Amino acid sequence: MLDPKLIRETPDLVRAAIAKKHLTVDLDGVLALDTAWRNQLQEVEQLRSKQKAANTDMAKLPKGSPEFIAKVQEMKAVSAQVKEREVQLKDTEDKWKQAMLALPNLPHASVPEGATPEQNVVYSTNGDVNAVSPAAKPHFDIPDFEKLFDFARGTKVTGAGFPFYVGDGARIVRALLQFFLDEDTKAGYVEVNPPIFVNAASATATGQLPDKEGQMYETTEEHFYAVPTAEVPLTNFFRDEILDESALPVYRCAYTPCFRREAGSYGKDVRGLNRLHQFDKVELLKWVHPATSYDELDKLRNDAERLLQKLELPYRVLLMCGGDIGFSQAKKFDLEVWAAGQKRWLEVSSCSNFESFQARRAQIRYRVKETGKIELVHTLNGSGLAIPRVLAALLENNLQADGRVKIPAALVPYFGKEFLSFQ
RNA sequence: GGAGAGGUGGCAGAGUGGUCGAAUGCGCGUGCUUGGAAAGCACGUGUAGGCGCAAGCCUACCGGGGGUUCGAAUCCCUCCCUCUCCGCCA
Repeated sequence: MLDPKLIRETPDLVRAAIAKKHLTVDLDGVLALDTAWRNQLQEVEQLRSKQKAANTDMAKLPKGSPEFIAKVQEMKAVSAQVKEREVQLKDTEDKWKQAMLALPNLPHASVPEGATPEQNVVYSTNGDVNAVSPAAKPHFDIPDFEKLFDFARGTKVTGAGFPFYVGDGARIVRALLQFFLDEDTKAGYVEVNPPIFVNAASATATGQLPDKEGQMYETTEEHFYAVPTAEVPLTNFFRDEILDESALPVYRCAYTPCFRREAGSYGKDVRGLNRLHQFDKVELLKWVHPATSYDELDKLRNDAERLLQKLELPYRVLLMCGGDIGFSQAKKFDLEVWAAGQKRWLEVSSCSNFESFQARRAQIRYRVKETGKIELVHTLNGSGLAIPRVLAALLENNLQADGRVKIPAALVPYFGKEFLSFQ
């Protein structure tokens, strides 16, 4: 959520910033609701003030006295008026809140202009895309691929996009998870194992609701949502809390399975491990002092990049343009790994600064030590990393002529052997 | 799942219709005191919104929502949560 004062005082700046995201928003409608809300609020508060004053007087009067009875009669009218105006106020307030929640975060000045993914800026390229195995081929075309990654049975048991990982397939997933968590912990992130269902309040706080309703799996009885990313439970850890300034920054990491309905993306990149309804991911999360959040974003990105470097996977970093940045983000980098078989880049991490957008929704604040004032923190998150696409690149880039896959040196201690075999 | 008891400020804990944003204690802050500390004493100590240049004023909040009433922390309904006992179960 944006600061209401910002919208009131500098609507043109807000308008221009939203335009950079290539979203259309009825800001005048929001402003009109804001004005109406404030007017109605003042009316109601005046009436309530009258009620309170009368209440104080009446407490001093004898119960059955003529003055008392007269006062009751007088205040009945005020009471009816308050009730009527309160209904009106609540209606306006609800509409205003909905409108506010539907406003996207504003992009940072350093975010490049652009409307489409093609206009994202290649921020850096790392590793040699030609240094991969000459035997590389799309992972889903590797002979006996389905022995380790059993999509057919996953479809039978659940549905498309829910594969079984078998034997070395399961083992490599576990090795990657353990490797990522260990590396992230070394980098200062405290490991957390969060709930993988969240309530609507949590999903709203991080911006999944109302923007991405329908992208999450929802339980019918409790109306819980299966987490699309560990970001949701992790960020909400401190919801409605006030942290000590000295506690900042807080670094956390968490592994969870992630569940995404991917409604509307049928037919796009769906082969093999490229896009799944359930996948494993380690997420990095930071709660930081506002003054440091862009430095923290660079550090966060470096932490994610280092994982790819240690896995010896060629990758590039994209600085996302205004139109592709996302609803809640102020600035976002995507890390894309080179998949030599498919000959394409696969997104394996998204590192974002949300500034105070999530913190305002979630009411995550800190007390300024010097002044005692309470301010919103900035939140950041990034994958560190998403498993299936890293795995896809690993399988493709490291595929040997004999059909085995060479395990990067850093991962061997975790995987327990130097080659993954499809036999 | 069944039965019962509860949810009040940072914590503990009063308050069962009116002068209650809420006693008291603890904690915390500032000052006095002291060689220094402790104790003691004094004062202060929630969050949010609106209005205002400001000082400040007003309003809301006693788990959430709704209701009764001139008036609700207090009465009623409903939901959520916690605790105890029983049942079931990794």
